[in-house]
Amino acid sequence: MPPDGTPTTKRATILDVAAAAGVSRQTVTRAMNDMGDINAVTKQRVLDVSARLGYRPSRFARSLVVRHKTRALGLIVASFRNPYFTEIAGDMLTAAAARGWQVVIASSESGDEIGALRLLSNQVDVFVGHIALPEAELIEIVGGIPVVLLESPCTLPGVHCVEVDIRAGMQDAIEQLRRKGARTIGMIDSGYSLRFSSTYVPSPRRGYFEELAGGDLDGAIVVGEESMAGGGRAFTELMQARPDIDTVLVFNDVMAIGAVQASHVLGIAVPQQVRIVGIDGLALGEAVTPTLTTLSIDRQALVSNALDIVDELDAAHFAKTASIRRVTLPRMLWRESA
Amino acid sequence: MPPDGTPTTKRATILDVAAAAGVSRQTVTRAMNDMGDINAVTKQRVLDVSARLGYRPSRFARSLVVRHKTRALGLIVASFRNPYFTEIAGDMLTAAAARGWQVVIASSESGDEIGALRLLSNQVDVFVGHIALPEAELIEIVGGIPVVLLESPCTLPGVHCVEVDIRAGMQDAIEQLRRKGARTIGMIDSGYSLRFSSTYVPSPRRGYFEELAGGDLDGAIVVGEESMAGGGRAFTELMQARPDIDTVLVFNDVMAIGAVQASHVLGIAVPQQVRIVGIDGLALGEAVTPTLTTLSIDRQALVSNALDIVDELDAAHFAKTASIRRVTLPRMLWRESA
DNA sequence: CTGTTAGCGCTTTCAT
DNA sequence: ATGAAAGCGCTAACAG
Repeated sequence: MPPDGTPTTKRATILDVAAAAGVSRQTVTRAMNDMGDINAVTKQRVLDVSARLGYRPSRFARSLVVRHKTRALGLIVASFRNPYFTEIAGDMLTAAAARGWQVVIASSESGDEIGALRLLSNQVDVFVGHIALPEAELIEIVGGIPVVLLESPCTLPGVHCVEVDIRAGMQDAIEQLRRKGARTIGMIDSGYSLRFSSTYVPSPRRGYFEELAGGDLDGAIVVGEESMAGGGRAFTELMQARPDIDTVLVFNDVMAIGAVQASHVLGIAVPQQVRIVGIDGLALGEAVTPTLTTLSIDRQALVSNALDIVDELDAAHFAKTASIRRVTLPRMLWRESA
Repeated sequence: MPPDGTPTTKRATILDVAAAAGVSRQTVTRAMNDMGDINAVTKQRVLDVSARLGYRPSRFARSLVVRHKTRALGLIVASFRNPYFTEIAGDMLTAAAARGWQVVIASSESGDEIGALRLLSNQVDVFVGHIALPEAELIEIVGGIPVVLLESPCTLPGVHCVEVDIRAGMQDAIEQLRRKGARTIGMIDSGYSLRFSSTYVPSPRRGYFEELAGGDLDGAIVVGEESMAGGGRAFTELMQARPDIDTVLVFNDVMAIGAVQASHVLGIAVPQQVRIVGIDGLALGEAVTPTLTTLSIDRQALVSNALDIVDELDAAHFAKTASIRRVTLPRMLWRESA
């Protein structure tokens, strides 16, 4: 018996059960899988022995021999703290199951995106998700397993993507806001990158804003932590730096909700004094007062496009092929805050 | 060639690559797995051939031979629309990964809880999650795989649980509310069961309320859909039926947030006219005005208790053992709504 | 450096 | 109704 607390018994195999029950391994298989062609008494005896030994068939051995019926999809969820991502995960789970896929979910939230990918890379047939890594590095890590990126561009073979044309959406949003009287527009960006290193990497959304907003952008962009509270703090900061701003575009809905909350504290009337617009289209936007106007991303379309690509790859046995690209368009969801 | 659209090629195996590259299978393994002891030129040739053939090592065969290093946990998530459950999923993913578990997530949301369990039952070593099925039926379905129930009692061998003593929490809540002046308390229950059948099954929380609340309960309990909007409608209904109520206990935070929203529309001052109290302790409760007072459940404790049980089961090779039970206590989180 | 020999634990033939 | 043989596709251990 080992000195430490590890169990003394090894996991029972089908052979152990067969021996203990005095039958062949096939008989054990028959009993375990309700297969018929087996005497009821024998079956019961086998079942008893198997229970006594705590026998559980190895899922690996079974999968190996039962012709690749289970196709597995590795879903990388950016965050479990933002409903936007969990709703996508939920939709993906439902839709993937309907198409006969088993989904293994991993989160890149802990920061160990690489570890998660590497771990799963010999457990799944394909990856799907919001992955921040550069394509080349990604390919390296997953070791040739195809990847379908969500909301990210793709160029290299083996990496495919469903893009969302946020730039077009923001252009549309800004135009409509101007038509409604917006004069000076500011932005709150996510300081997501700051969680993993000390250098802030401006988001593409900020890039589009700088390109499209026009006007004096000095001090009009503030970076905040990607949370409700972070959005609130950023809004406060922005209003102090640029009291002349009458419209604020926020990186995402969660942060925008925080901004709306902060507006109460600051005594700023929304949308009369300042308009607030989020990005994502969360149902949660209905929870705040006033309800949140937002540039809504169609999650269902995102998911079904991604799974279309996955099925296409599956048909090709996941051989490495040139990038498959799909693009979807966000659209404004006007509620009360703008 | 087959008449339908199925691919004509079968998935390439290591032997195909070996033959095409003119080497042994072992050399292919070495190339694919970066193992050293291989000529750089040979390696490159193998890699090229493998890419050309679209070869992907079978994860089943590999797992079979690489000694059961991966232990898999099947997490059943009740809903991806309620942050309470997704936060637990996130915590579980992080904590399980830290303990060397791989997590496969399935949702019981679609209503096909049974299908999900059955599908995963030969893919995982243990189940954890919010599962509504009766224990006996559950055991039947999972075919002997141990289960750790979250927030549910357990009695049968093979089924274990981490309970949350909601009754004690509600008792405490009601006492404190009375001390703060609550006279007439009403409740909003979840009509969750209505989604799957036409019969409403009162939740245990309702049972505790009826037992503990006291006073005239006629019309003081309303059933609503388990969503923000549902909570809002239920609150409206409750206020119409029983305008004398000064305190409302809500089934969960999501519904309670809806109730707070509805109070604005109804012109009811919270907490001055009516106090609103949720259950769960979501960060989201900070998003509404006034912020939501709630009976908070410690998710971290729930998760770590569950994983303790899982590790214990693992040490016993998942043999069927008597129920292991843990109990945690919720506690009041006083914010502004009560 | 490369190839050969053994399995991993299970389910499928196919006999008996 | 049961058992014997034959792999599934891969990697570990040992040869050469």
